[in-house]
Amino acid sequence: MEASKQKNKGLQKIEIKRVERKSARQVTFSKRKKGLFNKASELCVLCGAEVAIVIMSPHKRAFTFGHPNPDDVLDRFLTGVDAKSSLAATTVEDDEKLERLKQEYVELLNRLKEEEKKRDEIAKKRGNDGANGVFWWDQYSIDDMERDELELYLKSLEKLKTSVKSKVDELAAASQASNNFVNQFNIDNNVPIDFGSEFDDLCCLLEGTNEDGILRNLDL
Amino acid sequence: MEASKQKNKGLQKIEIKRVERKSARQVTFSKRKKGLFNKASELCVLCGAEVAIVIMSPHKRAFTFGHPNPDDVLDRFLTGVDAKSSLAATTVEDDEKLERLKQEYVELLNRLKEEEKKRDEIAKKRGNDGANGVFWWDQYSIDDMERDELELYLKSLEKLKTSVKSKVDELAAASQASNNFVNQFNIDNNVPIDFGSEFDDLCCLLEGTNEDGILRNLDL
DNA sequence: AATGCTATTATTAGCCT
DNA sequence: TAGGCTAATAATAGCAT
Repeated sequence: MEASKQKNKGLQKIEIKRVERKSARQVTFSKRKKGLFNKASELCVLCGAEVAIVIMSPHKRAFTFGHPNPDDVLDRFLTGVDAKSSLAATTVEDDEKLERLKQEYVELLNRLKEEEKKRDEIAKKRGNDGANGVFWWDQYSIDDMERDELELYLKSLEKLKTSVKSKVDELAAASQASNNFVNQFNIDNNVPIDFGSEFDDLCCLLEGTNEDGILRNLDL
Repeated sequence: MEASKQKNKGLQKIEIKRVERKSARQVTFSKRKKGLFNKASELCVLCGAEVAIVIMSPHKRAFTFGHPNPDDVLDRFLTGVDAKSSLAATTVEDDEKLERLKQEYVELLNRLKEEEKKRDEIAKKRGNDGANGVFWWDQYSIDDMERDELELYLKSLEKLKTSVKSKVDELAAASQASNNFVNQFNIDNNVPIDFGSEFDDLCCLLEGTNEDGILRNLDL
């Protein structure tokens, strides 16, 4: 008769910020790494894409994923850089980087606009509801936020605002001193993939290899 | 009286095999690439890891993700040297600026996500109010302080918007590059590679560095 | 450190705009 | 081409092993 037999808590919502508990962080890293690799493999299969991933754990341990294999792709990546890297390419890349950042800002701006707009709409309706003695934030507070939480929320937003502003300023400054980003590469593989359907063991984790790289000599 | 008014089919279970319909494949690629990058980003933030991803799309476009940036991570991995401790230190500062900016993006995006979600909830519940018996207004006991706070919040949002907008405009004016943005580049080579159905070795986990890069010279 | 257990959250396939 | 939408699948946080 244990109605309290509830064993698990289920997935808890978490903030995307550093996991402080060391043990928990390690578990999270392990699980999510696996999840990431699995997603990557699915992307490869579904779309015929090539993907290379390198993960440096906080403890300087490197994990890689690659389709067809990480080394091939990455080797070519660097080789391609050496072979094709030119002043023009580098410059373009820098511009693209900035363009991308700019675009992201634009997107955020748009989202903020939408957000505000919808907020206003709700706030406006609030007036109507007021006739019935109803205020939209009542529900908000009661169901989603305690008063304290709301205050914290507001402070957080304020802080964010300040933070973002300073960062934007930095960006403006950085835009003048373009960095060297070597993102050009050359790959001559087009993989007509035909995978099996079993993916559980898609990723093989070869821990701390030793003598050589033979372990990874898949010979595909 | 359409009981068959089921608008969406929802997520359908799919086999992990090449998507044949070209248009669908493109959509899948785009969406999943976004999802993959997002997962990578979360892994970085949650665990303090460094991640580099290179994706070659079916249309010969390359996309990269990197934290702090793709090149640093890849280079360090391939050379087995901690770039930060060597001469690269000179440019690290600039990179860190962009890096922190990225972090701010992540935070801002998270904030906006929450914001939208909560707003949606409010809107949804408001919709229900008129409909049926959710008498949430029965226990509203909110004072005017919250109202003020909310107004403050709206003003903060306004300021943030303004701040961001002006900087975006500056950037737009500064970098009038007419290139396609986003980190993409062209590649046009093809090499047929055939995979077996066994995926155990698709992913390789390498122990971080040692004497040299031999580990990764698979020479496939 | 990695795996099994689940309640929940997160992601996303197929359509539509 | 890119973004919503929504239902249903996939991923996973916190524990226990």
